[in-house]
Amino acid sequence: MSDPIDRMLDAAESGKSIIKNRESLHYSYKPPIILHRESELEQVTQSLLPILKQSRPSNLLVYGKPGTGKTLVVRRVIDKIQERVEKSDFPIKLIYTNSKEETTLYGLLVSLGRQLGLGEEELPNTGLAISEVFKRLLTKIRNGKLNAIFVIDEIDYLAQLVAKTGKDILYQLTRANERLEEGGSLTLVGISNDLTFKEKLDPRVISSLGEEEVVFTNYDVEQIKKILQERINESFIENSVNEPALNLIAALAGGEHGDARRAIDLLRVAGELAERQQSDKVTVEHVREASQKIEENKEEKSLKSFPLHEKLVLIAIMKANGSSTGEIYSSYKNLCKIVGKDELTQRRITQMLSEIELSGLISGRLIHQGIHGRTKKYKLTISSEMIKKSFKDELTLQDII
DNA sequence: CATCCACAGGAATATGCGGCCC
DNA sequence: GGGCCGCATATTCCTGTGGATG
Repeated sequence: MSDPIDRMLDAAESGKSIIKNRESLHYSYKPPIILHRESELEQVTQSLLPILKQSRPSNLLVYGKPGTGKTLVVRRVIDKIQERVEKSDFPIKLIYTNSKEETTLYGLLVSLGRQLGLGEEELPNTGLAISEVFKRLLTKIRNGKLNAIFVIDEIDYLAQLVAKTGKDILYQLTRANERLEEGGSLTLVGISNDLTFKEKLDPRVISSLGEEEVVFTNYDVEQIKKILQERINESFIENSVNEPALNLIAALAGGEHGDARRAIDLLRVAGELAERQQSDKVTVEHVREASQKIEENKEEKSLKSFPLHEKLVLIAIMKANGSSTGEIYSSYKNLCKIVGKDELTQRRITQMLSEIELSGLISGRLIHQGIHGRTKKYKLTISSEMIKKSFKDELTLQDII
């Protein structure tokens, strides 16, 4: 019986591993593996085709849940067009931004401007009014007679930002062509996760942005299996993922939302686990373990992101497991005293408890105890070890867990 | 069968904070 | 850089609830 560490080191040295291409186990692997979206690829290409003939394509709106390949498809079409364009001398500019990567509307417009080729002296990083930035973008397009396509990913997020400020930038973007008579054009491609997001928009924006729509439906289990199979061929040495394991991944990821990204994450984690255990096959057990691990990571992440008082409440629930609001509250007050923080009112704590319940980390049950009144009893749906593990790095909480 | 417990949870209001506009 | 607005958090005050209990 050899030392497991030796075995691992031996394996690492010999370079033997069931995973042959680690890169391809990430969802947004390049070059992208086509995710069974032929008809959507075609639709997107069709919509953008006019630009190759120097005329303006329709604005385009792309919908779909996360992990349905929206972004991958759009990027692929854009890359292809870009290739064609580079061989010719059409003044076409394809620009991609993700709303979530920019915190403000200003930042987003500046990022668009940079990609258009506006330098810092023409477009400073701060100090301009939004309308001024916008004007400069248009001027650039007009002067260069550019045909620009702006791809805005997570456009629903941008729409939220815009709604807050009351600016109608989206409207202006969609109607920019009317201000560009003399030269150039601007086409908008919006990508949205939220299928209901359109309803929140100004109807004028909808009519111009939604000139064409492509809807990405969720993958079903069979499709996910095919996608996984392709990735497996690419990334594992032959016959190292057995059939039941593959089925289980597809069932786990497909059963929920048809999210290919999750399926591939699951495959990767299961593969890594199998590799670590020196197994020459990914089995159902590895998949189970991987699924659990991903679940736990999510729990830990969400636990860590709670504000201090929510954390205190969670610890209070842990200390008085399965107990009523009143008991949790006095336990919480004790904790506050120990860590030297002002306690919040019971009303706020009841509110917090129902907020935490929504996140699924605890579950509550209303019970009537006759003369002993009405209360709600809460208990953890996760293990108390999980809480301890997640909070142990926090200085204020160290004494009480 | 009225009473009354121990809270749930709604409404109005206060406080604090970050972004934006001059 | 001060004033303002919108939003999230927190407090105060309140009404409602269902069944054990006397």
